[in-house]
Amino acid sequence: MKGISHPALDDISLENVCQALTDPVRIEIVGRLAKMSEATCSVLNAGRPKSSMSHHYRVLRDSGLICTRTRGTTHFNALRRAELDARFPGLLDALLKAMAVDADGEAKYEASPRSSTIPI
Amino acid sequence: MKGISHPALDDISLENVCQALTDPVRIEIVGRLAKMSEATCSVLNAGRPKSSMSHHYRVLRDSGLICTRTRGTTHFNALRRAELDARFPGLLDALLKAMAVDADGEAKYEASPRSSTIPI
DNA sequence: TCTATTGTTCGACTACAAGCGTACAATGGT
DNA sequence: ACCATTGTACGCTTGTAGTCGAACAATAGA
Repeated sequence: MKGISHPALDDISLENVCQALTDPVRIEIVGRLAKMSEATCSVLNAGRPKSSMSHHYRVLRDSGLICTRTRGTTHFNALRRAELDARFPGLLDALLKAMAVDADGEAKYEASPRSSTIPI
Repeated sequence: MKGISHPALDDISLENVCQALTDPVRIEIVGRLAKMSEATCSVLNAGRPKSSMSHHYRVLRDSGLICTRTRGTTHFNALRRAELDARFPGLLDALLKAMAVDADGEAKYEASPRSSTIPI
């Protein structure tokens, strides 16, 4: 594990933040981090290939959305809440709320076995 | 000019909204619409090729960020403020504020002749 | 109806991003 | 020192997005 670098506050751009949230996998990571405050990569990987996930962490780091603390060989990821809020006030909160809304909408189609469990 | 369709509220996804704001040209369009409430394509084109811009309007429309009213052969574009706020409360405002912040940051390097006009 | 204007659609090219296997690096434990 | 674990870096393939010229569609006006 070589250089894990994070952009400075002023180098965080809206364009990059949006770019980072373009992918459902990364949206999921951010959404989960919002509830866990800190999590290792392996916890978030959910069985997906390491190299793919490592790519997503990098995109999220480069965008300024998350920071990674290294402890031994394991990496702890967390949202850069306070910093992001300093740079773009209110944005992260609005994004997190939007993620919750969006997840609700999709849940209607995936879960909710009601229609099949109540035949007559 | 054929079918100009807009997604329903529930079909607007955070992923698509972010995707739409991935491009600086589209960020600029949204930022300008925030101040103008309505504008024709030709006004926003700023001399760029029509076909390229038409593509950007389509992405913005499909994402749910803007709607297009057709009047004769000219198209009037506007932000879907109220609807977006109903779907993702606070998100659009936060995004618009973020655009302003981001634009400021870049302006420091492009405009602002102060450092060169106040030598001593 | 003929023409100018306003945008969209199509097609081709280019650039970038995702996915993933493999190799590598860094650390902890024995 | 050796090995297992954790994650990154590299290289490749594939898919998708941006760019733009050229052709087309729709409308207003003469």
